[in-house]
Amino acid sequence: MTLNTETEQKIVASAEKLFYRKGKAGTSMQDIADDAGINRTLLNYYFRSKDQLFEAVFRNAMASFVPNLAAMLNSEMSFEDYVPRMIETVIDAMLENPQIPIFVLQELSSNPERMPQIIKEMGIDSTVAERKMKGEQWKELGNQPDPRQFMLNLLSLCIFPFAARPVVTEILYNGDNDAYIEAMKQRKQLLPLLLKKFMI
Amino acid sequence: MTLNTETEQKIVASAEKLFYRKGKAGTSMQDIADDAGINRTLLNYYFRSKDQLFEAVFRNAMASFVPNLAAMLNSEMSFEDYVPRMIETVIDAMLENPQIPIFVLQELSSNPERMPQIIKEMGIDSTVAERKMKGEQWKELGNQPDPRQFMLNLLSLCIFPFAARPVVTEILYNGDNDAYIEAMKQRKQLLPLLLKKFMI
DNA sequence: GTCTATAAGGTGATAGAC
DNA sequence: GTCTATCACCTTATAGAC
Repeated sequence: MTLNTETEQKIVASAEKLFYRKGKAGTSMQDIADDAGINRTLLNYYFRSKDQLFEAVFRNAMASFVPNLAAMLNSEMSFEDYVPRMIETVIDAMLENPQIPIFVLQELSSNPERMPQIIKEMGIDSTVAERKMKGEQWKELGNQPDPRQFMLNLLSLCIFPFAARPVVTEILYNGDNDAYIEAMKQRKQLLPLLLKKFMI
Repeated sequence: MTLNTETEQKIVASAEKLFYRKGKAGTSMQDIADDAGINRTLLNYYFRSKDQLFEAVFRNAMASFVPNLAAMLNSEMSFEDYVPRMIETVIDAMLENPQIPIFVLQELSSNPERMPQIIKEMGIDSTVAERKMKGEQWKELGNQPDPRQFMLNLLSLCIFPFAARPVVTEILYNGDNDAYIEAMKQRKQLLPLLLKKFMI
């Protein structure tokens, strides 16, 4: 997404903010225009329709973490390097934009029929992780868990605490946001240790 | 929520189905009436407003798993009994109604200010889990992890695979729904084993 | 309880002036 | 590029007949 004019940037910034929080149907073009401080018809001038504006935001959200994962998946690292770096990449991405996971999951949950095309476009190959786990660099760790369950555990442990942020902050950290953030940062060290135990 | 008439039941059933999938803003009263096969004004007759109908559905969704967890939390079981049963309870609840986690998380993410009141109403006490983990029944397991991180890991591993259902099914199981369900059932046995390793 | 008719307002989108 | 005016449509909600 190349953003030419200043107006265009303001539109996308406001659209992201509101779509992330209230979803597509919960956000009107007027809401976005008001937030950006511009006339509503300019949204149509730049993006032609609400659908196209939303699509731009959605693709942007996906693109903010998929390429990182893809690059990581295709590398030739051992478990010791691979898992910690992958976890750090994912958690850092979430720390920067905590609303993205729930936004993406909600959209894909509403429109699961979009999945096949998205996978195609993003160039995701699920068998990479599977082949990697059967590779030589991982053998030394001993017990080989089901690669899909392992992958699912890794993603669950990384992403869920952000998708459930308000609940986690309020229930486990008594509403203390700083304590929540600190706990998320600690997980960058904690999760590799735990996942390694899955292999033993 | 006591459902008196047949019409009332049809309304709630359709409202749940549509709110779960498309959210509050993405579902119109007309959509619900059409799905239930009744006149639209009857929704207002029975629930007065869209807000009140949504609230009924939302509280119902929360109530479908919170009491189970609360009862479990307050019991005096050892790790060996407690964790597996809690996992089974949560996963079984999700298997029965897979859309609830993303529905609830999206609503709370849109309106985090609702959290304090919800916690109060539901009678959730986060310190119960913490005290439990420091209790005698858990000591024998050796290393004591941070109770909050342990709780977060448990919930992540149980809930995320359902919140991310379309992604998981498509990417990890090539769109094979039966394989996905089978994997979720396996996790009832798998997760207790993994979580026990967190204590060693 | 269930319907029709209607109200008042918001929605996305476009035509056309500047 | 940016604005005003306007379009047809959809939204929630209610009044009143039966």
